[in-house]
Amino acid sequence: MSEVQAKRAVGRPPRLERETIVATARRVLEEEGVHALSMRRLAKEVGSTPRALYHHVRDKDELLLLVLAGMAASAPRPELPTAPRDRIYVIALHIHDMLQRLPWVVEVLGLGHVTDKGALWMVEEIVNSAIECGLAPREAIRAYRVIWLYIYGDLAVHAAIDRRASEGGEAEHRRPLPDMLTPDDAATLPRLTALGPQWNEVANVCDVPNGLHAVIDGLLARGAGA
Amino acid sequence: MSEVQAKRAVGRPPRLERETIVATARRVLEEEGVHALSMRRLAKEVGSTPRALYHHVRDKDELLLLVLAGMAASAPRPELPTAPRDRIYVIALHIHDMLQRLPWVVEVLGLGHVTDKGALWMVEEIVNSAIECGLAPREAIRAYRVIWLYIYGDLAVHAAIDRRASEGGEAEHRRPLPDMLTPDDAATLPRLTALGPQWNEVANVCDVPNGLHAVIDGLLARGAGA
DNA sequence: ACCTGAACACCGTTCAAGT
DNA sequence: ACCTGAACACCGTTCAAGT
Repeated sequence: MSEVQAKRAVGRPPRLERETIVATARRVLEEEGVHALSMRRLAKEVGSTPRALYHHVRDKDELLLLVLAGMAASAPRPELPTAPRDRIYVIALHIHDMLQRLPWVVEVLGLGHVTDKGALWMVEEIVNSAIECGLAPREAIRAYRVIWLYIYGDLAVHAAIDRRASEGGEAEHRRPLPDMLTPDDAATLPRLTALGPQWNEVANVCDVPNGLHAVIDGLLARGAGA
Repeated sequence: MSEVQAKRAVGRPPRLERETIVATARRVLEEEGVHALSMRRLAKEVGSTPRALYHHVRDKDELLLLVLAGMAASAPRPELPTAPRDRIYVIALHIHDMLQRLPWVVEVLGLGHVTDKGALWMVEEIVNSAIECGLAPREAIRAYRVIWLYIYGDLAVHAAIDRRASEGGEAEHRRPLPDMLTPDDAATLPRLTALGPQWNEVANVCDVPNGLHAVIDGLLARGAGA
């Protein structure tokens, strides 16, 4: 019957913690994606009001940044081969596979924030390995960037496709390229018309392992050849 | 003084045309980007009400699709070299440079819609050239995809950075990777710490021409070697 | 210091009428 | 058939108070 219990039946008054906000935001992101996370929704989720959140984070951007911080640290590190060329491949594929399982992270990264600092060891490792393979430091940085952009491109495109698939019901658009070809196009686009069925077959299989091999070989060959 | 002029001082009554809506939407996109285009804003821009727009387009997605249609047709085609390997490079770079000047197109593509049909000749050309270089049709499709994902990754990352730069005022975050390294990190990330100044130098220059050369070489070598 | 309720200036989309 | 005004169910963020 004290003034504390007058507010709630049990325990201490529920002072909102920054950590609670961030953890709840992460949960919503994991369960429903970035589109489901709004400040108002989050306020309800933690049993508070929108305004109260702004007492603990500057704005929504800072909140997303806080959610991202330390994500990489919680992921398991892969075993690394000793050959530097293989090390690049294994790390690159690891980055891809890890992020593919966490589509919301890609969506947040897509907003243009920095990378989580805990992920930098992978950058360090790739750049180091590239130098070990004979690339100049400058070329090694460039090589890392090409690899990252390829990975990011794949994740972004797949995220967009998945988003669309889960949202749109019937939707005539979003067809996988060759389905939009009419017989008329046989004249101007003979190859794509002929390839038609094979296209989807190839496009629906994840080609990143193969792609990475090719990209890495190309990058190392150019550096070493010079 | 006729009943026509009673509504407006000049000309015929302004029945809203689908074409007007799409053209106005394109103008807003070009001038202010995808974030500025809302159905309400667009309604004001064409001097009508939000509801009226839904008489001419199913929803916002269909509108964006219509804006995209025929974009590629209006772009100039580059002169193509005769050597197939060079043709791949020239087309790939052309795609990149074209889209870099039209950031709103990338933002719309990022929503997961189909590619503009008028752009398919470039896909056809790349796939054909790859086959001419000795790749099996399957490999040629894969090669095209790797090239596209690299280009798209570069455009998406740069679009995100630019968006952030134009929005956020001072914003402590959005620093270009090595600035976030403290002296403490020298132990765990020696190479990145040492590379510090060089990183920005390399990252701020567009490396896509170099990157494409490496990627294409890697893709063709793998196909031809098998 | 931390919280609430109400508000400001927006969204995409749809209902019920108007002509 | 095509349009309007008002509404529904949302946004991020901030003002003016409350304790």
